[in-house]
Amino acid sequence: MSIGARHSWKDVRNHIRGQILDTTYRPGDKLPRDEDIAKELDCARSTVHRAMRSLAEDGMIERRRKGGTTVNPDPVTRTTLKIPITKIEIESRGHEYRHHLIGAEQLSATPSIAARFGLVEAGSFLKIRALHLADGRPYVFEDRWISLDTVPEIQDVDLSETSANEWLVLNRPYSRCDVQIYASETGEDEARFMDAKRGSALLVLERTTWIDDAPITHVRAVHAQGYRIVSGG
Amino acid sequence: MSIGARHSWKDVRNHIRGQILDTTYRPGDKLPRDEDIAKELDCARSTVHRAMRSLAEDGMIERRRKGGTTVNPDPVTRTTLKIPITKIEIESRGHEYRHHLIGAEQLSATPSIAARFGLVEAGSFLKIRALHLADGRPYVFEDRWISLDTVPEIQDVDLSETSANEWLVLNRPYSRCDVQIYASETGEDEARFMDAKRGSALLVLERTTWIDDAPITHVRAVHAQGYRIVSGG
DNA sequence: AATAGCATTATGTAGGTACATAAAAATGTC
DNA sequence: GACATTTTTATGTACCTACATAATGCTATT
Repeated sequence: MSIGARHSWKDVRNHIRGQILDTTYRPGDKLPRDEDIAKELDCARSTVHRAMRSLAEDGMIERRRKGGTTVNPDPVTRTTLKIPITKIEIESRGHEYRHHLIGAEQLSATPSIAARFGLVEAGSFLKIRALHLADGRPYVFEDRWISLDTVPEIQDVDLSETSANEWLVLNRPYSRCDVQIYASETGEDEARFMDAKRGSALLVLERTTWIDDAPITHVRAVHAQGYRIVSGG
Repeated sequence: MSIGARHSWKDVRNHIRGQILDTTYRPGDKLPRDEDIAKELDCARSTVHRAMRSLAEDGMIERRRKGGTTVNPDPVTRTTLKIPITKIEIESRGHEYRHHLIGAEQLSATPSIAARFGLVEAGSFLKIRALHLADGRPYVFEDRWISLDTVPEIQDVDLSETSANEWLVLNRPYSRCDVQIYASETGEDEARFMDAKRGSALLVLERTTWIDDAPITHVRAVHAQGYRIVSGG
């Protein structure tokens, strides 16, 4: 196994992963201590530690102080989704991007929106409805709430010119983001704005973002028919 | 800024992240070298390195040897989805799990399935249709292809007893996984097996897994109406 | 001016030491 | 036995040194 001088943490990771994949260690089994693995593979403990952290991040193993390392007993498929700015997504597919502001009004948060943000009292929000178009065809219909307490500057932005999506992402990075994905039948609004016939299935992506517990924005983005989220793991 | 003895890599990460969030450094900007940051914050370069790797994994910065570190110029929302084994998901919600095998047959891969796996020639596959039930109600309808070349043992498994989903995940960990998510109108099969009225919107999750380029399985999992994927980032 | 080759440099990795921390295991107390 | 307390121990962090690696950018050569 260990030939000469190849003590790369990636080798160690592959070695351990191999043992899990070939069922030397099965889900729920306990792995040896880092130190023993290091001794066996003739490398430093820090190298094993690096490899183990990588496997733990992949969800393949679980580590607990003193408790040691175990092969994850309930394996989950972990996948990282990248959700780009709509404008960039459209343009990178070679389409012409356009954006249309349908309406904006100042409101206080509804109880359900406040709950989504985890707010005890409803703050002041800017509620926006907008449409993103690819080559003139509806691509995403968004329904957005922006916290005016956290992001007052948004009132000075011409949202018919720059999409709130783009402005926020470039000017107000978030520290936390919740995502929900579900399928929805075309409702009245979507049918009207998206040229979708009522009853067709649309993919909805809801995102809520905060900066240090302060709410930034909540969006419900309804995607055009046929849209797919793709993650190449 | 640097008070006494708190040189934790998490502090360093938060410090840098803070500077990005408050636009001290903007998308596209170059950050100082690790060594200079270390000197400024009075900690070791390895500590800065650890913090930077964390930020890079979050997609907040990009690092290149010799090129240095830059704030990611095209910000994307990154979120990690965890897709559990259906049985565990159902049971963890306090429902009773049941599983029903609708049919199984040995086939060679269709061109589209072969393409999904990146196969040049269609191999031999076991095609399964099955239903997962929560408290007796349809929860997920799955359409699955399992490679008999890679996983011949599946033929000895009683798939009316153990779901393929569960058996595979416990016995055949994968090294690569592709995921696609989309909304679909209820088709004939789904209407029949899932008690969904035709035309309602269902969430579909397709997964394809390999072990070292060898195909394991491809599933199209149609989820019951109202199903949501939730990721708490 | 173009190009091939080389020096420079910022990040990446490996190794080692010391200490921190959390949690299991052992022990003591009632 | 039940519960609180201490000990033990495996992982986690911090720091340092040395070297590897990959780009960049400079230099020499044509």
